[in-house]
Amino acid sequence: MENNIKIPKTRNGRATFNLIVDTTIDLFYKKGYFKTKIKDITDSAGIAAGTFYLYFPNKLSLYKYILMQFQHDIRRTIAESVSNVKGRFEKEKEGIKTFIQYSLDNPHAYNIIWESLYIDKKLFIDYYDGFAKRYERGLNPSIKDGEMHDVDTELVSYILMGVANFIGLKVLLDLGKNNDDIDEVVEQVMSIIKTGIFKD
Amino acid sequence: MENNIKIPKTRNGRATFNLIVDTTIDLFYKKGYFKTKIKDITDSAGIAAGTFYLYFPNKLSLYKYILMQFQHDIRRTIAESVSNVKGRFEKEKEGIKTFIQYSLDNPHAYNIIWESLYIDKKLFIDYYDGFAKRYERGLNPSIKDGEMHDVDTELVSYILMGVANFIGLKVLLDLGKNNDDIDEVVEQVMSIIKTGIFKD
DNA sequence: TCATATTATGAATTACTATTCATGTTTAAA
DNA sequence: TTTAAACATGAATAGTAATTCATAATATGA
Repeated sequence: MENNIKIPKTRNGRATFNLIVDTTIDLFYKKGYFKTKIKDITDSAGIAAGTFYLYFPNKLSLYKYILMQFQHDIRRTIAESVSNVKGRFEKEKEGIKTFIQYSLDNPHAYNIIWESLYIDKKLFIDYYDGFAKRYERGLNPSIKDGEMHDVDTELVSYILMGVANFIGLKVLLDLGKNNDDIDEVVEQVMSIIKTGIFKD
Repeated sequence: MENNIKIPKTRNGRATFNLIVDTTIDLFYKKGYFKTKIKDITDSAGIAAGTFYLYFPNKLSLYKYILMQFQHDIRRTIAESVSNVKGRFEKEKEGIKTFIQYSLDNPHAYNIIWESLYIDKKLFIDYYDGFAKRYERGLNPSIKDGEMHDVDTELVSYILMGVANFIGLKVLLDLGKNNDDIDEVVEQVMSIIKTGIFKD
């Protein structure tokens, strides 16, 4: 299938391109990938149906583009936050916290990324497997140093993703309610990850 | 939209009904809800296209039926396993373990249930909110008794679902690899939930 | 064995959506 | 101010899939 995006060459073109992307993110979030029709996108963006095909050969290529944007964005966000912290282990904790915080701040992203499982399993696997491996690399030294329990790092990687997942879930369900105590939620989650649920 | 399922009245009718359901579960799991066409279902089941509409008015009603089946199944499974255990707190742990084990044993269910988020958000919310509340009821007394850290039980509920979620994810990605050490995985996960990841 | 309800068929119809393309407008550089 | 490239339009076309329905087979039980 055709997959190539046409990068616009003028200021106007770029504006239309970005309008399509932003509008689509909103629709994918609200209605999901499959229920979002090209017509919905062009109508919401206020452009003609044909204009869509000036930049994207089909819906899937646009989805992939959006997925990559999120991937870059979240990695950049984590890298930035971590760069301000001293100490390898502290960096690791900060990374986890930022990851969770990101899920909290960007339910759009969380929701759209997760749907890749139903759009193209390969996209999903690439996305999350990459993430898991990245965490594993960071966690292993912390165990060697005795800063962490001797847990299976692959499992922990997936647990962290599960936790971010649940956060996205919770934010989703809480939409409309009071969401002012975000820092508090992140703190609680970190504390649970740290010390566990049960006393021994 | 029409929503009523026609319950078959004869042995043959029931067989066809069940064939449709089982075939569909398999297809929803492999291809997802939206990519599964009615024609795919009837072809896979080896029945005529019209036969589908003898029992289900549309795909969504069938999906809802399947979702309910899973819901009942998992609740029954947990209730059963818990009934063999003495002590309220031990029961609670057994419930969590069974829940996780269930996700591990039934990636079909996990995958199909989760897709409800993209099919009809209301279905998703009802499903998981119900689960969260159920956990909360069980967890609160354990905190009062000092058997658990004083954590936000709503948060813990969602974490548990996130963890079950990640387990489903991991099983999904590992499909084809060696999955003999299932008990081992459940044990590890329980240990992490119990004592946390970091040492203090 | 007859009459009726139930189940099954699959071609035809209907509904919907993606995609194309002939035509027109805008932009920017020469 | 010309003109070629870029951008935009939306009606027309093409393709896919859901759903109906006239017809037929099968099962039940009186």
